[in-house]
Amino acid sequence: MTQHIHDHSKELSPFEGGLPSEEYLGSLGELFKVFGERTRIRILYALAQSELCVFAISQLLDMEQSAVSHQLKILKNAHLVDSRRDGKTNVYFLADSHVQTIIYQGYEHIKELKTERNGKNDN
Amino acid sequence: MTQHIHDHSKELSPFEGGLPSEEYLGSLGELFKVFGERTRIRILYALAQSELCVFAISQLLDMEQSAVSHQLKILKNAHLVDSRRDGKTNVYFLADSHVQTIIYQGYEHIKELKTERNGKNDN
DNA sequence: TTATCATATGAATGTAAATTCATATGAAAG
DNA sequence: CTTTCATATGAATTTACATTCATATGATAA
Repeated sequence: MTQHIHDHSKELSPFEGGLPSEEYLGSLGELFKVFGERTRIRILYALAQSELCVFAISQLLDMEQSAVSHQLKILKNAHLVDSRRDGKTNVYFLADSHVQTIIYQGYEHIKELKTERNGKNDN
Repeated sequence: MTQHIHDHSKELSPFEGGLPSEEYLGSLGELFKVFGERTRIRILYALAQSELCVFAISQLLDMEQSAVSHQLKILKNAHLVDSRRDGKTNVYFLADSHVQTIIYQGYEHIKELKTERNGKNDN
């Protein structure tokens, strides 16, 4: 077992009561987890363009209807999408504008990272 | 196999060339995936308060040093944190201000969702 | 240069979660 | 009511990925 002689008391002092907001960190992690999956983010991006029924989504993503339905359920539980009946089909759409905002923020982050990295070495 | 008589041509027409920006969606998904994990977001939150060495982080999160190192590597590859030598220790810190911005955006989203849901039924 | 401290890392393991498969459900048309 | 279409869902399977374990590496101190 590695021993640590180095004094960490000063480094750790701001956190003496443990990490703050564990519950908040949990919710935040859950939210980003929903975004952080290829299939789901493709669905969200598609729905950002236009509301779509399940079959249309599965065509668009070239995926099985079942897999899409499962992911739509996760998105719906996270209140990122909602749905309504339209005749025989269920039409899905983004639940609110936060989704676009967050996607846009992420996009800006990536763009800036790329810009900043121009001319730098990448380790 | 289910047949689909319903006409989807109008629904799908905005996407005739497939989903746009597949590469961009990939980067975006990668970014959110890094955020969407409990250990990593706790590390980011800790580093948002103060730069820390690996041992301090593992103490703070009550996790093995090895597990923390593995996650730090992922965070570093995503350019969310960076590190420098300080004597015997490696000190980690947030790579730039985007990290705080994104965490803050996520927090706002969660807060508003909770507010909006007050008095509504949750399915 | 040898020993020790702090961290990193490859491989094995464990765990969570996405996809598939088979089938259930529910609305609508006949 | 029966059939068909569109979607949903439970269970099995597969895949991805976090953690652990054992050990390597690299810097510093003696």
